[in-house]
Amino acid sequence: MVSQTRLEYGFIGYQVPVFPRASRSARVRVPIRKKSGNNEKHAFEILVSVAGDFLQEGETFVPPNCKKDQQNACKNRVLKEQEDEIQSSKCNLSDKETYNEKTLSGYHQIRTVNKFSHAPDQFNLKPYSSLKGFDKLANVSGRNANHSSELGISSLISGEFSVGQFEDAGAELSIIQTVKSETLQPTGSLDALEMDCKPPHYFCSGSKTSLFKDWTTLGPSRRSDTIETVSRDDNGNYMADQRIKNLSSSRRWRVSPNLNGGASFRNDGKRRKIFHDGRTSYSRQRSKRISPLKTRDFFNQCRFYGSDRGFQLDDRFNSAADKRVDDDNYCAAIRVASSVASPHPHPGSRDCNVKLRIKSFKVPELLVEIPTTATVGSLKRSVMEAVTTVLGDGLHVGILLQGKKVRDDSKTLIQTGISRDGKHRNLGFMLEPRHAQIKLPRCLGEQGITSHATSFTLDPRTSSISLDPPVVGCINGAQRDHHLVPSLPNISASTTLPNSQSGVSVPAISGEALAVVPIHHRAGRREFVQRRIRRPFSVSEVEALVQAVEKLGTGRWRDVKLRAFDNAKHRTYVDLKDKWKTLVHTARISPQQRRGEPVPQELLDRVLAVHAYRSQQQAKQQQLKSGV
DNA sequence: GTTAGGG
DNA sequence: CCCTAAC
Repeated sequence: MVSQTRLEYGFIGYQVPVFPRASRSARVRVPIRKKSGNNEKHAFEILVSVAGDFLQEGETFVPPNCKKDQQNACKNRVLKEQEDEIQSSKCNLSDKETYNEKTLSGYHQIRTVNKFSHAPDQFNLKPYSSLKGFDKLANVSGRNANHSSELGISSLISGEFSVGQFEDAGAELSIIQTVKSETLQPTGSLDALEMDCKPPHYFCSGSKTSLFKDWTTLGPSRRSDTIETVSRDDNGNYMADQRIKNLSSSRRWRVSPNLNGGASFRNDGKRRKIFHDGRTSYSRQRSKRISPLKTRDFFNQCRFYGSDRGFQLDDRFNSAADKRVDDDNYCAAIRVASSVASPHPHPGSRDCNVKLRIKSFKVPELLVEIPTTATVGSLKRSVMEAVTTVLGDGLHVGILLQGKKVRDDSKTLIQTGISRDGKHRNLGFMLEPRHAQIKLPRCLGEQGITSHATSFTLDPRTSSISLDPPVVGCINGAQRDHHLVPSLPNISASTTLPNSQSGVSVPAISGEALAVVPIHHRAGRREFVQRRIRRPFSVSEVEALVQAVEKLGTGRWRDVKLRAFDNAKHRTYVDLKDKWKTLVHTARISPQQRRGEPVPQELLDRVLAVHAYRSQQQAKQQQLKSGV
């Protein structure tokens, strides 16, 4: 076995020039093999390389504790690569200044050209050695320290970049954004939800050239009240600072190892597992290789994963930007329209730059349907569940140009038409579920904007929440109600034994309009399947189940499914079996111990009766077998 | 693919 | 609701 040494470097919390509220942080972990004598050097080079990718114009990375010769070696290498890049680059360097003025003060400096109207400071990225988690990341951010600690969920989702699998030259490097988190716990009522991921880089693979493709950072929860995006087309370099509109703010979620946060955030081992291991869950992002530049040796195979997501969601319907309430169905929708103001040319910017101001993001449509008898708390939990489900797959930003989605990420802004002055009123941004590429039916795709929207519905009877793939059909409360279980005939409370041939119609649960869990992940890319959304059985469903079991008995769950739940796609026969199990348990415990929507005692009595009968039959069978 | 049962 | 042995 080759012993492994893990060198860890990091740089955290440096301020971004131009956008005072933004902060970035990153962690670089460089596992190397001890056998190589050049380990330190290699690790160092990697670090510098990665740091270079983090840097932006006017920023300098001062490496930690490096020896002179290492510095020089690395510096020479960097210089040479930069020269090579310049020479081999065919990326239309109209802005030659950027390269010409590049100096290497300190150690590694990227683009010292100051193209901003006010001179940015030089920011040294300081290394840190103790990588004890995101607390550190969250706290150290210079002037942002105060609001960083405020960020609540932001800390939770704070990203971590690590470099792994380095095996000498030629080995593959990858940066994977992981999510470090404990579990969620609401510190109070959920009025605002915000998320923040760390550096949203689309790295240039292996190149020293910073290719910030996109960069999204949420501002402090209370202070930001607009979304701002400033983008620069910098000969292929593009960076953006986005602050999400703070639709409302009050209490927010925070990280907590303890859990009491309601049904959807129970201390469930699976859930924890998902949250704990970012690599295995939703934080895994697809890699994006956008560098047109030539790269060399081990940098060649660098693969960088990373992206950012951030959004804020307001569950106070009344204050949402666009509110719609359907009185009949108690259905409310949160919708945030997207709009982009006309560009304001940056004073010091060149013609090729475009500055965008995003007033708001369009978020995936959230359709909530809940009975008036439901508690506010359950509504909040449901919304949280829905949001969590969306986030479980991550979000990415969609671009809409004149109502049409811009899908080709490789196009430049000019090619796309974004850079043209005065055309930005038709530019829209939206947050999309990353994996749940759900297409809405025509009827919901108004203005062509919601073509990728996601709607969540709450079962009006159960308050369960679900993600509706719109392929299923146009979903709205009014329509859905037609799918409700037909009212049951009034069966006497007396025990109806399974073999009784009552001529009553069998209630069937129709659920095709109800949700289907978002399992529309990219084929083969999903390492860990999302746990299905919990959907408590409604009384109607319980009734249907009981009646079917009365008819068919236990042990024929497939038939029960076919008989009573054939149209409820989200109820498997295993679900029905499990529900029966819990029903039996529920019927046995005292009403005080029962939770959830109360099941009428009449139904529970029938459950017990059927169960007793079946148990009796089973016992007789056993006796016969053992007796003979 | 179903069933049964533990987690 | 998940997992999986057993069929």
